[in-house]
Amino acid sequence: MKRGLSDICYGFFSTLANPTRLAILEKLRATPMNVTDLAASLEQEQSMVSHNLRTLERCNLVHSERRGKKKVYAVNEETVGGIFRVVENHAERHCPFHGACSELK
Amino acid sequence: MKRGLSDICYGFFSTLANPTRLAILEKLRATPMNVTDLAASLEQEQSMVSHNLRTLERCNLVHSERRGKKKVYAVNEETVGGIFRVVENHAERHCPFHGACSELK
DNA sequence: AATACATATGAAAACTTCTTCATATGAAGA
DNA sequence: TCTTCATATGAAGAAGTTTTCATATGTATT
Repeated sequence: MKRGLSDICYGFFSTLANPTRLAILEKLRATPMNVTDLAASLEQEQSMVSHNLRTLERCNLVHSERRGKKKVYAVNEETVGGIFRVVENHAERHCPFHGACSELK
Repeated sequence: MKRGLSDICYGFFSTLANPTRLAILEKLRATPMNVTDLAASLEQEQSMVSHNLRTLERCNLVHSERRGKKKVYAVNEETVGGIFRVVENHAERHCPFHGACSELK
């Protein structure tokens, strides 16, 4: 069963199309962290952050390493940085008022 | 009201996180087309394709030009190509079986 | 092996987004 | 201006995703 690039992209973009997960990526880009600290830092439930980290990890947008009791998550900077760079550049050119994509008609 | 990159990205990725819209981008990348032809080519309803084109256009991922009765849509290749390139590269490295992002645990 | 800290999971409710249907609007030629 | 081809739109049901709650599992220290 052959899959086009579109199919491959779908899971990838779905993973990124969520405010919580984007906030997680933003935090982790600055500092790798474990779930509990991340949850505190985002003021969200531990359980919710855990669910969303799983989604991100499944897609290899983050990876984790156990350190004793804690499990430290870090971003895959090559992909995440690369994609954010494209979006940033696009926004500069096309979304002067920031957020044009989500604006109502 | 300041918005982080995350906020800006959200609308953008939401727009891309849809199989119909990804299929539209794939078709339009190959050949610019009007709604009716696109709908026929995708075997989808004209109305549905139109709705989805609006979403893509709002985000400047495609743009349109009227030619008589028809309105021809084309992709913003700089952004779309750029982002697909990052995903393609990511998939090669991290999703050997294509579609790992969407796989169940 | 008991306790405390840390993380993960399943299932259902709450919420969002998509698709469809019916119809309206637009453009051009007779 | 009537007709035909082309495109857009609103609203509501259908489908999908996220969050929450309660609890289970994992890890290390005593």
